[in-house]
Amino acid sequence: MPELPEVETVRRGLTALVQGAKINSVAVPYPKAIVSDLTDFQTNLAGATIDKIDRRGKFLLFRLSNQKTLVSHLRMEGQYSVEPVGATPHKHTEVIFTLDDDRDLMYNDTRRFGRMQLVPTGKEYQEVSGLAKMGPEPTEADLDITYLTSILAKSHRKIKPFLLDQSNVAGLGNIYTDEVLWQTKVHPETLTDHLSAEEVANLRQNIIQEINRATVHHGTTVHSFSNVFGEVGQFQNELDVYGRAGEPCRRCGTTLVKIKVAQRGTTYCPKCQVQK
DNA sequence: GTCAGTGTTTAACG
DNA sequence: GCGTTAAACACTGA
Repeated sequence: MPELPEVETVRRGLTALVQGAKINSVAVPYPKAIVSDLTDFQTNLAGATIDKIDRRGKFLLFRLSNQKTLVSHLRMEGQYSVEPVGATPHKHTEVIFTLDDDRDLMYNDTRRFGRMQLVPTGKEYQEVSGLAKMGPEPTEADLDITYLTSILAKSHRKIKPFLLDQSNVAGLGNIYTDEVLWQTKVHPETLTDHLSAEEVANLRQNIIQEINRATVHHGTTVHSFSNVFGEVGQFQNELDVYGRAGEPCRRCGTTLVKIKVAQRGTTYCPKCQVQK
């Protein structure tokens, strides 16, 4: 379900619905979803209040009143929803947080890839490997042009897997990477050290703008994504390449082509995006 | 029945 | 260490 704009959309919904709520108890129908010690997880969450919900890259960070942070990654299809207390769990409900105010916060995950863990607040960047290595957020303030130029130049790999690697830039996934490369007119298999200074500058701008636009549209729904309110995103209507293989390029009319790059389906325009 | 899939991690190999 | 490829995770839907 989620790349950064979708996770941010979920974060905002969760903030509106459960910030300030107190957790009474936690049931875990699918224990594999919990990476940290299960007993510790349940014991420490009981009685804690959700003070705030942060996001870093594609991770959600529930800040709790007891100096602990619940780190949650939705992977492909994780979803949160809020139901009246005692609501019948879904077939793929993995964790149920019963709140003090007669509501249940449910975590559902059809594909069962999502994971969560409880860590001491402040230690999340050491204890969660994905967070420890996380690159800068794709924002004007954090994604420094000098940094981006430097890591692109010293890397010797294809631009697509480079952008999917969260340690380089946080938050991009398969959809937005294809979109951004099309906008920048760069072939997905172009080697990172072959990009011109102008292309790097454009790439940076397009990354920042695309993530922003998608967030404003509440994310992209292509398979199952919905926010905490059960609403789908709107950005799927704005996509130029993802899911459009066989259709004409919106810039030049050439038929878009789909290939595999680093094991991921990749759609691009063979005329606009020529490999150098 | 087969295959692809919004993500990440790990192993094997050059 | 760097990079690539394949596989694994688990399940749904085309």
